Amino acid sequence: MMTKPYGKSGDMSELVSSLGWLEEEEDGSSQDGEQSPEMRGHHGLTLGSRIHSCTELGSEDMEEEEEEEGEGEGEEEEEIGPNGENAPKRRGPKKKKMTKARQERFRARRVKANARERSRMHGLNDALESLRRVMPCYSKTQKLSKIETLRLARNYIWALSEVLESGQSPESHGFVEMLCKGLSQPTSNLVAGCLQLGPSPMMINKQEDKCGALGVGGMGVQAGHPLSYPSPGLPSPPYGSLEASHLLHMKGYKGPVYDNPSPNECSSGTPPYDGPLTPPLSISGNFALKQEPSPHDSERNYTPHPGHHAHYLSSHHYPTSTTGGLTGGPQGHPLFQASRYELPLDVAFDSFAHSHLITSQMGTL
DNA sequence: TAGGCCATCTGGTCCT
DNA sequence: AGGACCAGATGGCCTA
Repeated sequence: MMTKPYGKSGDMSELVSSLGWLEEEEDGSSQDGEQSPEMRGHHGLTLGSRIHSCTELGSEDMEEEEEEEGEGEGEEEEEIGPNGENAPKRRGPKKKKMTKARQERFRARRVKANARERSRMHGLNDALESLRRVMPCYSKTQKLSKIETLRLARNYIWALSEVLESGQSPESHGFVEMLCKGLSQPTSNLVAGCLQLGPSPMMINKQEDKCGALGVGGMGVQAGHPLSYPSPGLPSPPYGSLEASHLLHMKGYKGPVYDNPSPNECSSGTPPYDGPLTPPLSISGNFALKQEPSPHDSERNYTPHPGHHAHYLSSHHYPTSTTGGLTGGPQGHPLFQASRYELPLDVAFDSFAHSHLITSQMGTL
């Protein structure tokens, strides 16, 4: 649990009022003036940040604000600590006066910075959402948390690499174990459920949930899923639509049913992150992989969710003319395109592009 | 109600 | 100087 050294706003009021900020900030017109609904009432946030800034940072801007506080009254007053004790006089150059213009400049700068930061975080979240969509399990209503998304992505890349390097079947239990490595129990259950491992009632619900969300009966994969094969003519960027048409080539498949180990084998409890896994990624390595090439792989009616990773592998290893763009290397991958054209943050996507690069190379062997 | 997750604000730092 | 990125702080929402 995150520590909250300053407590809630109630406690903050006393502290801050002693510093003279309360009146200024509590009037609702403080902050950006464009505060989102969620942020209304976040006095504690503002106040806490101010406290933090004042007591620890003492940047020029904050000094200016402090200075402004004293404006109109007797300058050079001794600073009063939160508990009323006298703080030592500040050394260094005399603070500049916080004129109205400076105050407004500071405010405007802060407003702009806040907006940029919001936008940046939205971009980050968008990228994360796109990443969720290419995970082996995806649900609009049961979203993976950020950290779980990243862990699962790491595991996924790792597992796929393992498949490529060792020839391990993506339908094997080991593959699922790799996917679940370090994930929380709920996420492990979700993944296992997606792969039809020991479906518990909860998993069944999840499956139904996903199907419902997608509007594709019995389909487990997401439209637009880069792991599904992009149909020729489908728009690439912007990536991430959930059009069911992206799945047409997959319809009707009765996917392989996996063995039925307990999903608990994936992980027990909610293990803390167990450190870097250093997946055995290798581009130049040995890609010997036992598989039966089939030009119809992309048309095999794989059930996307029950093992749609198998579909991904089988289809991506053998690009065909029907696969639209994949023969062109990773650049044809919608994920890659998304990272190139649309997403401001593409680290995760690069990982997938990298993974696709491997599979593309497989196709050339 | 505690804990997990999230969005947001904020100041510092680095880079262009 | 200004923007991007980062990490700390905070309150809200949700769930077990």
